[in-house]
Formats: sequence, structure tokens, C-alpha cells
Amino acid sequence: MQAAQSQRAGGRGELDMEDINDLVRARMEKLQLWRARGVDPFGIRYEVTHRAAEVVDGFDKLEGSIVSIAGRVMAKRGHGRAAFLDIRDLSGKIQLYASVDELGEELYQLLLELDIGDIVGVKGKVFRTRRGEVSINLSSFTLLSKSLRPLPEKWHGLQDVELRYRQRYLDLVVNPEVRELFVKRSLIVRYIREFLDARGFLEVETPMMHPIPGGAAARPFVTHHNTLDIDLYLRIAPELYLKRLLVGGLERVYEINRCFRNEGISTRHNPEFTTVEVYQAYADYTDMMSLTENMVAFVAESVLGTPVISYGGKEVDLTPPWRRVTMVDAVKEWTGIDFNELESDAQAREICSRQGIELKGNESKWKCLNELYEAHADYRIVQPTFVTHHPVEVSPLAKKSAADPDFADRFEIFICGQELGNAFSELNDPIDQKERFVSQVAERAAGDEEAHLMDEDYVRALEYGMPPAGGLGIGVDRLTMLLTDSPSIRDVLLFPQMRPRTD
RNA sequence: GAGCCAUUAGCUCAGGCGGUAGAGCACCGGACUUUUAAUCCGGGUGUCCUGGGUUCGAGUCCCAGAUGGCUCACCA
Repeated sequence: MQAAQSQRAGGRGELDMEDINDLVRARMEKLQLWRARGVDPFGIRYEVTHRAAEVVDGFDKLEGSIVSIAGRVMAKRGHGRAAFLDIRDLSGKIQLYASVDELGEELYQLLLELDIGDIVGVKGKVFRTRRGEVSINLSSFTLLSKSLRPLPEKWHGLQDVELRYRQRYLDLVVNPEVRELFVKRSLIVRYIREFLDARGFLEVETPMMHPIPGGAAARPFVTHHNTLDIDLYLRIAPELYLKRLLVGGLERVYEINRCFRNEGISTRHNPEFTTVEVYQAYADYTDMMSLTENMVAFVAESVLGTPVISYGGKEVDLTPPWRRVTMVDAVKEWTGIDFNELESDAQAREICSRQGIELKGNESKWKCLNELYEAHADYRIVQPTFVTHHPVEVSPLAKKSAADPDFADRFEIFICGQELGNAFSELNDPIDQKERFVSQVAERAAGDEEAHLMDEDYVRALEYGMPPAGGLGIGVDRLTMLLTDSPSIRDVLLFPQMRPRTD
């Protein structure tokens, strides 16, 4: 059986035997057929004059002229001495008309051997069929790549979510809306750059491998550098490096790149994800608010043509200004509890427990506030909202609010129940920063694996003097979810992290 | 990590009360020179996720496991 199969594969069939079925075998046999006719079934470059959509859209000018395009065969309709094929390239789909009259007996017979999925280069005259479809009347064609596996069904496409994620290339081939989504994602990133570049921000690249993982509360991935013989951590945030650049005088910087967090996977979390972080010297968190709302609205309008979007059936207006509410007020609004009036930590913990929040038992009043806030924010907030003034305790890199030192000049962005970003006035007091690190280290010692580590070099940088600044981080994947109405982060990642298949 | 659900042909899916597996597309053979989910005639191509168990008999019932989805927990 195995011998027979590999013979059919022309002695070169190194495909996994487990995977070979009759459909694949039939296509392997066709490989030989093409070779027998002197055609290399895996061809070389092909001179393309047009893309499919250019021919369709530009029919009035192109009618009667000869064009050559290349793409994948998506459908085949034989009619005896003539046949229709649909081929698709990046721009879209176009119909091919093939007839014995035009191609000649030999070429026409060869054309009938094409399978759906094959990649071909074609040449012919542009015309319109009786039914009105812009088509190319083939005068010649070239097989550019033989497809050995059958494509998923044309009508339903590839529905199996697992296969769509694991074999994204197939998803892209048969589900056009998926390709459109990733084009949108690319545009989103492009317009973020355009917006920031236009305002004098410099795009930079800082290390992805950190000796001390910092800038966020999260567990990192560990790796090892052999020559240096040190452990390195995939970055959980670029923040501390970008702020070193502020010290260095790069007053407006941003970075769009990957972060890595060794935590759970869910519809909102992938182990690697993309953020844009922005730092602006001589600004503060209020400047970051207007930067945020203007940037997100600009991106939405540029990509979708409107600042009013629909997510999960809810209509959301991204037009600035967005609502601003302090965390204390938000919690008061949702629960009726005014944390400013609470006397003791114990009282706050009691309230949290009554609200069904599990606590360790040593939480402070402000930590309780934060817990209560996090428990409600994701389902309460639909329209774009800046929730401001988080407790300093949970904001170890943010500046204390002048009005009330228990709180930080900070905000989080919520839209459609999803946390989209985080920003604050950057803490530039090295003495205060060092104290914050010290208490984070204490929390870590007490068992909080996500508490920050001491970063002496970062403190030293601050000691040279960092201008006051506003900093902002936005989840690009989350923003893409929002702007493409995607319920899962996996839908906006080309290759979401999956458990490797063992079979 | 916990709960619920799913897994049947290459793809999309049906399979009542346990009786040896079915459709559409794709594919193979035939007809057809402007079709377009082409049409017409003929052909079912299978580790029913895996491993145990119950039973005369398991796609179906029970147990364990794998993978995925959703919800929760953690986070952005």
C-alpha cells in the first residue's frame, strides 16, 4: 500500500502517508501528467499585467485588449468544448472563458486537467459574456503551482474554528472576509503611525529581551542567552525603556510591537500581543486623553469611514470627547458605595465580600476599590470612557495626583466592556519611584508573582532627570477587535497561539 | 485551573429507542461551446477524536483521556 502510494507520487512523494487520501492521490497522479507533457507543475515567475479587480473595474477601457493575470483557480465549470474558471488574486476574482476554438484541442484538454486550488498564470482578451460577466477569453495559460490538497467547500468555506486558526492560510484562501479583516488590521496600524508621525512622534524599537521584566504587572516568559549565560525575559511591556529615551531627550516616542505575558489564554488574551506605547515629554495624562480619543477616532474614520461603529450588536460613537469619570465615582455609580467615606480597610473588605468578591484578607481600602471596579467595569461600560484616578497602590509607575496623593493621575480606556488601554502622568521622581519599587518587591515577597521588580538602572536614569511626561499604552489587537466587530482576539491574530497537535 | 458544549467523508452537516453509516459541495467516469452554488446521467471515497467498559451487537449508553469553542478565574 505504502509502496504503491509513493510510486504514484512519482517516487518523490514524501507527503505524510497518514494524510494521503484518494483526493490527494488523484492530484499526485496529475503531477505526473503535467511532467509528462513537459510542464513543471511548480513553475517560476510569470509576467502579470493586471490584477483581477483592475480588469473588472476597468472593463470599459480594457475591453478587447489582451491582459495577463495570475491567481488561484477557485471554481471550474465545464461545458464540453468550452469551460469557465474563476481565479482569484489579491484584488479579487475574475472569470476565465476557455474554448477549443481559442486554445486549440491540445491546450484545451490540458486546461481541463486543472484542479480547483491550482495556481495559474493566464493570458487572453477581455470581454463580457452574454450574462454580463467581465471575463478573459483565454489564449494561453501556464500552471504555476499544482495544488495537491483539495480546498474546503466553496459555499460554506472553512467553518471549523480550530482548523481556521491552525491552518490560517486555508481560512484566507476560502473566506474572503478573513482577508478583508487582516487588511483592515494592517490599515489600523498604518493609521496609528500616520497619526503619531504627523504630531512629531519618533517610532523606536526597544529590546524585546529584558534582564529585568518591567513596566507592567505580569508573569514573563523566560529564556536564556548562552554566551552571556544569563536568563532573559521576553518583555511584558516596553515602558521602562521608552521612558529612558525621554531621559535621553527623545521627547516624543512611540513603539508598536509585541509584548509577551505568560498567562492564561482566552478570547481576550493571547500570550503575545501587540501594543502601541506613546510617551510625550512636558505633557500629562490629560494630554494623553485627548491624544487617545483623537487617535482612535481618526483610525476609525480612516479605516471604516465613520467614527460610529457597531460591536456585538451595540452601536458605539468614538467621536471625541469621551466620557471621563473617576474610579471612585464609577464605583459609587454602579454600587452606591462611596469609597471616600469608608473609614477602614476592614470595612472596605467587608463591603467587597458582600459584593461577592473573593479576597485574601489583607487588602487595603484602595485595593478593594480597584477590585470592585474591575468586577464591574467590563460589563458596565459600553460607550468610550476614561476611568481616571486609580489608587497609587496599584499604579507603581504613575505620578501621584496633586489633589489627592492616594490616587494617581492615570486613566484606563473602556469601550464595549473591554479595557483598551492605560495611561498616566509618568512618575519622574526617582526617590518616589524607588520607594514604589521597594513596596512592590515587598508585595512580591508576600506572594504576588506579578508585582514589579526593582530596576536600579531605571531609577538611576530618573536620577539624571526625566521631563514630566504623559504616557499611553493601547492594545492594538483589542482595538482591531473593536473596529472589526470581532468577538475573539484569535480572530484578529493571523496565527493565534494553539496547543500543538500531537497526532 | 473549573464548568458547559462540540468532535461522523477532503469541506459543510444529518444520523429517533443500541441493529454494521447518509446528504450537499469537492472528487472519479460520461454528456454538453457564454456558464456562474452551471445542468443532466452514473460512482460513496469513512480510524464515526482516542482508549477502556456494558451488550449477542456501540457513531449512539457508561468511564477515562485528547483537541477545540464558550463562560468563569487572571490579565491588556
